[in-house]
Amino acid sequence: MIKILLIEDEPKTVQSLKQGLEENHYTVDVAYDGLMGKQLATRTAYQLIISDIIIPGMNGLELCKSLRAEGIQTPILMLTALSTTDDKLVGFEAGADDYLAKPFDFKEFLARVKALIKRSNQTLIEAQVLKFADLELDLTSKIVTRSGQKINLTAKEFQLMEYFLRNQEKVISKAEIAENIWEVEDEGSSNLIEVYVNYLRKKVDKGFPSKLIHTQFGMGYILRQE
Amino acid sequence: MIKILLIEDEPKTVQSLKQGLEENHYTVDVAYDGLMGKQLATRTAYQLIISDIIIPGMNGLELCKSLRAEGIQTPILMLTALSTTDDKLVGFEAGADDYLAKPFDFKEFLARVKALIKRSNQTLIEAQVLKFADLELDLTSKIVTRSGQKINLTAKEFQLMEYFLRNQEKVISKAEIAENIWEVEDEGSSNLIEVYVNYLRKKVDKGFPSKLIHTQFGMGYILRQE
DNA sequence: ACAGTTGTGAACATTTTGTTACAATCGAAA
DNA sequence: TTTCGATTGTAACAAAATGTTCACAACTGT
Repeated sequence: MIKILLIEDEPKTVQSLKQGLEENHYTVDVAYDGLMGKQLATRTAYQLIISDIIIPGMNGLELCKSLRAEGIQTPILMLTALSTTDDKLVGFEAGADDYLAKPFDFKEFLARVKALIKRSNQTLIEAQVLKFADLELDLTSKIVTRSGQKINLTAKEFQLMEYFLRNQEKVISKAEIAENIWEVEDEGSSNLIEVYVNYLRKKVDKGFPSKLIHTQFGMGYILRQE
Repeated sequence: MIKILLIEDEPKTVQSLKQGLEENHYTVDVAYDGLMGKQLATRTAYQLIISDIIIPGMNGLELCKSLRAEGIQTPILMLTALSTTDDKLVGFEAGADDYLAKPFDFKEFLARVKALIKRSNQTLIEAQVLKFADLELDLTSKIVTRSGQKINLTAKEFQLMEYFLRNQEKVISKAEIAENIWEVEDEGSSNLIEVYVNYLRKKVDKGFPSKLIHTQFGMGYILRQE
């Protein structure tokens, strides 16, 4: 069963989209305002969230941002009457995965819904605790341990460690780290990333018999057991 | 480095999109017809393929379908002057991930490019492994093994080995290698390529009962079992 | 104003990449 | 089959790129 959350207040739109989606064998929950939308989105595991930008209680973009901030990665399709490029850009920046301007053809809408769900099916479900070897990283309490021993990480260090954990056994380039942790494109001239990797090594690897963080010269870093 | 393949024959469009993408730190390869597009797409690992629907030699949709048929899951963004809903539907059905009608605003184009790449970064957790005989090359962890035995390659060596694997059983000329691995046209007066092939042989072939890298005198090299 | 965190720059170490010189090999012509 | 020029292979080396570490400056929230 594929569950979709539709956040929209205009009854006519709700009616036609819900019906159309259900005819295509999707299960549709409807929220009529931002607050309700957020509650549903955080409490239920949806495969897709479809949200109008203009909804009562909260702007659809705000909703989108706040869901992303909470770590919810469900694909989001934004709907709106606004159709200038700038509007769309804001949508994408807020973390939306696609953007459709009203009025639209239902068939196109359905195609985009399908495409988004197809893609997200390939992604994995979120865990609360990330593990690698004897290293554990609890995302909710932000507690990190190695062999049961507690390790104190700063916010940035935690972010970086989390990124490593999410990409274990995979070489991560500095460009990738710069983009995902520091949200910059060009990583500049400083050696910030090296410095932070160094911090992590001191806290996570130093004193332990096996090292987890390895340098792949000219490629990046990788989390791997020796 | 994020590599994008742009398949488009109209010089003006190519020029502006390529430049715009490069300004945003993407590496762009251009194919001017369907055949070239397909070759590049199958030989190189791109993060995204952008294709016009109307291109010489092959319909963009056909190309899309045939790439999917070969198991290539790279996100595809279709561009076109046709903008009826039915056209878009056909695009999605062919396996495209997004669809943009010309004329479009570059900013929106860029936003969609980013969204597709971001999404696929999360999706491609599954290991991608190139194999030839008992040689295996893991593209994500950058681990290379022969008969299960680990081989350490430097970044350039890995690139070259990857290129061999992607063109197995085909003779690869030095000009081709120079262009694809060193991104130069004339390969200069040095014998850099011979040197690197030599490095690879030492690490990959030496000590193993059968050699995989063979010289085709006057033509180039080929990956082949004896 | 302070302690902890985050970011910068510079010196230094390491590894890779590219160059060169020369040896070995190939294949065509004598 | 032998010879010879062109091509390819190898090793040593130089140059460049990349990575590590340290000291310290800037920022942040209390």
